[in-house]
Amino acid sequence: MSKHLPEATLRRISLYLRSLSEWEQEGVQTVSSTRLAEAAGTTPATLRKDLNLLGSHGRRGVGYKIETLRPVLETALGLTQPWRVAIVGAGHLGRALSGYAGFTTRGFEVVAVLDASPEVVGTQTGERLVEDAAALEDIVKERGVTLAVLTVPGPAAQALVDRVAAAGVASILSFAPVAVSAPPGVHVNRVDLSTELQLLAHQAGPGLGERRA
Amino acid sequence: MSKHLPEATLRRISLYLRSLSEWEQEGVQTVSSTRLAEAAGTTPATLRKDLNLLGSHGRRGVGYKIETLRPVLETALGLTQPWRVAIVGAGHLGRALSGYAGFTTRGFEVVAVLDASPEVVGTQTGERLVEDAAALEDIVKERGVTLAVLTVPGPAAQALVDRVAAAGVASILSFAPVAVSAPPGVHVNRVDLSTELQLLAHQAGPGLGERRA
DNA sequence: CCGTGTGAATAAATTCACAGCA
DNA sequence: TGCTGTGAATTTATTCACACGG
Repeated sequence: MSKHLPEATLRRISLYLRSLSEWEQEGVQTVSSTRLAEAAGTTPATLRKDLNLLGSHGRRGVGYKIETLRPVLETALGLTQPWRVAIVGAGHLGRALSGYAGFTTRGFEVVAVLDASPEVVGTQTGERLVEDAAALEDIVKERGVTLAVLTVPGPAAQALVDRVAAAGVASILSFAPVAVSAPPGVHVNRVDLSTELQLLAHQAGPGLGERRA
Repeated sequence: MSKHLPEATLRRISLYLRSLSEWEQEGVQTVSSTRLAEAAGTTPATLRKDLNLLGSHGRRGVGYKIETLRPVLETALGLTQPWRVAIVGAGHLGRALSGYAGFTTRGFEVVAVLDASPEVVGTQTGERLVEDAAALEDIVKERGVTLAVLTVPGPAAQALVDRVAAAGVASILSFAPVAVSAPPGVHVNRVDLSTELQLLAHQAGPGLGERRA
């Protein structure tokens, strides 16, 4: 159960979980691999392989019981304890994320929004006040921050990764468009909007990109 | 040259391109696979494999000449023509993206920001006015939109994918936390913030997630 | 010699196909 | 009969190791 799960599988588990939660609220009790796979944009075979890595929780001829499956997925993702999130960088993106419903949905709570610019510190964002990034280390300790989201300009990212990591945060999600390095044991994931756009540009066919009227 | 490039390779090419552009502006003329790989967070071997899929552009004992390599990567990504982007959904995230520097940087131009809510239509966001999503089809045609970015609530996403695709847009980047289907020939990529957070939650170690004071 | 180019080996992920249980 | 569980086959991606040119 504590085997190493492939990253591809984990990404899908996150999607499975979302569908399961929706259906559970609608009173659905059971799903088949076909239905759940479709909702997550994958194939039944892949789904069954994924779920089997977590043990056998389905019943042949019936499907999976949502009530028992959901906690298994949550445990696999490490959502058993709530995560305490600090958003560093209160620009457009940081503000957008601080109000992002997905945070509060399940297992994540924003406990601080920080910025280094004096003009921004003290302003309101969603339900929080923006605080001074100079107090980062103190805030991390006082509030038990376990996850940092960096929405800062590229040049500032590495220094903040260092500070955040030194303060004891082991999980970082960075939106800065630069590669950063982190000490051992600290996980940094990147979301790169440029890369996503460029990937689409390619998929539309290399050399294309315009439409003729 | 027009072979099908692996997605993993394309994502990395996007990163290579960013580093190359930076260095080119600093006057650097040549890079080795080691240096470029490090900047992109990968290994020299992988990088060389990637670049070889685009043909041989390096010189043994020297490295890669940035001036010749950059356009090769841009062509591979389909960045030869500018992309005309419509952002659909002027909530927090949509507004953040409309001001996102990465858009304007290379090959992407935001030509419209749309929203369905009367309260939002007409307001300013960055350098644009938010327009009525009801006019989506007209705007797509008039302005030659080639890429749509959806920052709308989950329940609205599928309908908008349908409309945008029907209007002739073949590339869609969706931030909505739902799987959507699209007609053949239309590419939909998703960025899912919840998934990214949950992935981090797992990496920190299943069952962890709190810190003891 | 340095650093690319590349075949071969390895590892990872997906798909297939079907046996087996409710 | 329906749908899961799973070994085997396949495809995809990464890593290794070294020959070769400048």
